[in-house]
Amino acid sequence: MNEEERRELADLLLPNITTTRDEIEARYPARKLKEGAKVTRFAPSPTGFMHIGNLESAFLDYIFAIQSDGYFYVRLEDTDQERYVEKADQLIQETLVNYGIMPNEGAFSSGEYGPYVQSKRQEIYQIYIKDLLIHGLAYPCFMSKEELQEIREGQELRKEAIGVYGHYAVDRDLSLEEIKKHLSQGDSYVIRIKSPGDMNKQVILHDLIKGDITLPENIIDEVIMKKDGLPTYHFAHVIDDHLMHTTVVIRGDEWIPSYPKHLQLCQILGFKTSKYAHYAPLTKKENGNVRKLSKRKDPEFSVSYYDEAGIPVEAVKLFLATIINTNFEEWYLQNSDKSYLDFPFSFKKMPTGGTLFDTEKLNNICRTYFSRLKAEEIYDDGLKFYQKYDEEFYQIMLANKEKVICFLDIERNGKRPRKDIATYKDIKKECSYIFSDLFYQDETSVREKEVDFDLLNQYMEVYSDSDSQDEWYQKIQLLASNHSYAKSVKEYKNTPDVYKGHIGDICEALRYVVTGKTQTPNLYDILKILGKDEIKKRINFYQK
RNA sequence: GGUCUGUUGGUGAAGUGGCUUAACACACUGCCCUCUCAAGGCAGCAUUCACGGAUUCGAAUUCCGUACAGACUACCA
Repeated sequence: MNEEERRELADLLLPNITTTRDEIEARYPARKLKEGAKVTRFAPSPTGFMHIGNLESAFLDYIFAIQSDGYFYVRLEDTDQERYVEKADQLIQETLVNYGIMPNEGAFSSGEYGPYVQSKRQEIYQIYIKDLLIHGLAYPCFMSKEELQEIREGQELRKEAIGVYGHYAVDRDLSLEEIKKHLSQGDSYVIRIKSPGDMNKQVILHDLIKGDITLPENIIDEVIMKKDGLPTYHFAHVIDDHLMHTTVVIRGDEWIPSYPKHLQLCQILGFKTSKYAHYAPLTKKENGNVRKLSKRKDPEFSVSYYDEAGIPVEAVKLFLATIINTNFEEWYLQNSDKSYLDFPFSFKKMPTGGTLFDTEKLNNICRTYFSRLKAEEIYDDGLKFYQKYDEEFYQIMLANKEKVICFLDIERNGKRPRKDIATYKDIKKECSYIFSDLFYQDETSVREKEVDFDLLNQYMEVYSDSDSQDEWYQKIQLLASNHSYAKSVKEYKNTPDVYKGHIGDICEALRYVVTGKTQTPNLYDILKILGKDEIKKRINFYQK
């Protein structure tokens, strides 16, 4: 085809496109950036739900943009209309807001580089496609699914590279007449790029996380526009990241193999390429095998899981931070008063293999997180959780604010804050026994142990709610010696035969009779919260 | 099948040629302490970095091969 024919073809295929490439380029001028500032983007597909990998990705984009004084924007990649799920974009937005990962611009706010939704950028993509058509760098391909399938099977059989390239690209040099004939028959078509690639050549990806990776040059005439007129991911992201002046593309490492395609598209289009940072997927160990976290098998894959499980967003972020840079954990231990944003995150410190998603670690981070909060803060946040997920307990908390805070405050302020709370759910679990209604209903409490009731009843005769902690302890000590229990564990250990048990045994008995649990914070404080009458009632209740 | 990536203790991992007798955290075990449990403190927990070879005075760190695992190989992203 000569130039005139190519123009005719371009007008035939895209008659409505009249804007030129130069005009569109002028609409997206370069950003004014400080030295070293990064422009990143979170580019999810609205296909239903946010998973933890999405969140990690957004978190990375956010961190690196904010720490370099750059820009972080959100772009919705919705070019696959079949997978589009109603309201998925809303969910993405809510999650970002919930986690405080706020973009500077994008689909949920505004910005000068929009629209930030790919389906609304169809004209832009087609402007570039028309330009490629005019320059003979792309062509319409009329091959049917069956034909493509046949080619692939042949290639598999002969162990050749799979795809449309070389002599398999039969429509590459169709004449204008032949194309017109197809069109007049109403044949559907896609637009493919004319790959100038050489199978024997290699390209190097200078990955910010993984270092240099050598890959074979792309030889495939990749589809850039689908039959519905929308671009493929490969084409759309290259155009968008160019026009939106993205400096670093942060994405999952499943994209590494297609990097040569992206590089080639950039070269054909004459774009300067962004830098790339490919991070390793989150994995899970199962039966000794490592695998990617999956939607169907792993509830913790979905971000909503953390909300429902009562895991605070801050704890999830701290967890992600330790996954992103493992030296973060050590730093945070020494700088717990600082924000995670004060930590110098780096691409080079990111794990290159798969990262195991360790829920035990998360649990530990949660405990530490809660141990650093004030009782009032836990109360307020917990209240919000129960309002959403447990109306009954929400009402109880609301009606007993002081009591709950008083309970949460036990052993909280000091060098060794307690670590019994890992999730908002644990608030109920740990403090239900301070409420009579919940205590007597609770079927999980320990009520099988043998208890010396004489001793407990005698203790109640001397117990007073106004005792100081020392007085309280002295009374128990006295009780212990009167009943041949050792006054201290040490004493008991020295001569165990002399005693029935030691003071700890008495405390323990008292603990589970009164709370139904074997582990609680400071017993003295709990007894005080309950009050003498209630303690007596519970001892009687247990006795029966 | 092809291309690329990875493989360090019970777990997550640090580590890119000598300061590593392999950091740190979690888990586990023991001891101590405190009014019990928990928490906390202390100690223990890989003579060794998948395996085999090579380079080097010296390798977990570089190279080659083997094994295993993962990702990709769509008109999905």
